[in-house]
Amino acid sequence: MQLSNQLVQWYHQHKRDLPWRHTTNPYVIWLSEIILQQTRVEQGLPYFNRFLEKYPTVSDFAAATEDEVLALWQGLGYYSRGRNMLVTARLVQELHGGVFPSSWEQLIKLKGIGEYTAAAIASFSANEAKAVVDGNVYRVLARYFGISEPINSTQGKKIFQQMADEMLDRENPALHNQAMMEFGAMLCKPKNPACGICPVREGCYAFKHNATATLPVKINKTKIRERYFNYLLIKNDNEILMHKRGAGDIWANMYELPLIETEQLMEVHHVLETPSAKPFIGGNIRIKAVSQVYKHVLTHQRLYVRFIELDGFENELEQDYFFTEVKKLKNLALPQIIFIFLTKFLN
DNA sequence: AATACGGGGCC
DNA sequence: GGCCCAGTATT
Repeated sequence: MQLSNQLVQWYHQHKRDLPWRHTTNPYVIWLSEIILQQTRVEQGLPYFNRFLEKYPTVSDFAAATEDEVLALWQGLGYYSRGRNMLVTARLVQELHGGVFPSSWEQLIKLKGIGEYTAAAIASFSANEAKAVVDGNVYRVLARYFGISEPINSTQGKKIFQQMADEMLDRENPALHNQAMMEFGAMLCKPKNPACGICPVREGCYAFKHNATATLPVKINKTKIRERYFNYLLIKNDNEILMHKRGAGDIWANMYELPLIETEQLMEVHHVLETPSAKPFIGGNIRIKAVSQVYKHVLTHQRLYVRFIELDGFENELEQDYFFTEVKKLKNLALPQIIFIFLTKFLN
């Protein structure tokens, strides 16, 4: 029996009951697929429910503000997904009158939808014969067929996409795609795959050659940059000074405390003597408290983050700085490190 | 072709 | 500490 059929059979018996598997509404599928990009099901699930409740249709989504979407996205990471969703929702509202497209060709034109997501939405919502290739599919194919071509090389991506296309069950693309991914996520896991109970191990290269630990192959280790963030806590009664970040760096368009970034870890009073601290010092400013240094790890950056509480601020506010009531902070999309600290500090 | 972009879970 | 997760956009 073909691998595809075996996995579909396995899928029927072992699939998880996930909300987006009960619909063929392309808008709902889209919501789930964007949220699940580079994100585990367990982490994305509550976000999916919140988004669907707040924006039941793409027209509702299109009417949202970016602040609102980002605040709802808070904590999920890769925030460009949220920003791109709003762009796409508005485009669908304008171009398609609020009818979310379900063909691969229309989908691929939309912001935030790449080859994988277009194939997922098209197959799940309209049963279009497009094979999905995500991290799960790479792993299953590499192990089963013993492909050592790197999955993230240009050549490798082409090979795997081609293999996936060839083995696609063209009668049942939606089922086939779901089965491939679910199998990869639940059984053919990155670490400790459950080969002991695997229904296709007899035909599996990696099982036969004891190579599950070395397949798939991936190149390009990410380089990590270290940064030093000194955040200023400036609070008057029930208001706190906040800053809206711009584009071109992490956390684009999100909200943070006034930030002084330094080249290295230095004493607090030296931090306050740097030129970028100028807008916040002077007058009767004094240091009230200093937090520990938190290490916050991102994909390409290691942040060393410290919070400096100041007293006696009386300067003019520059562009993108504003005081906000503490009670209204929940309306602002905060990076996780800011959210965690403020939650602790303000309670 | 390489790099940027979050946060969390697992080993 | 390193790897990976229902990847995409940008350089």
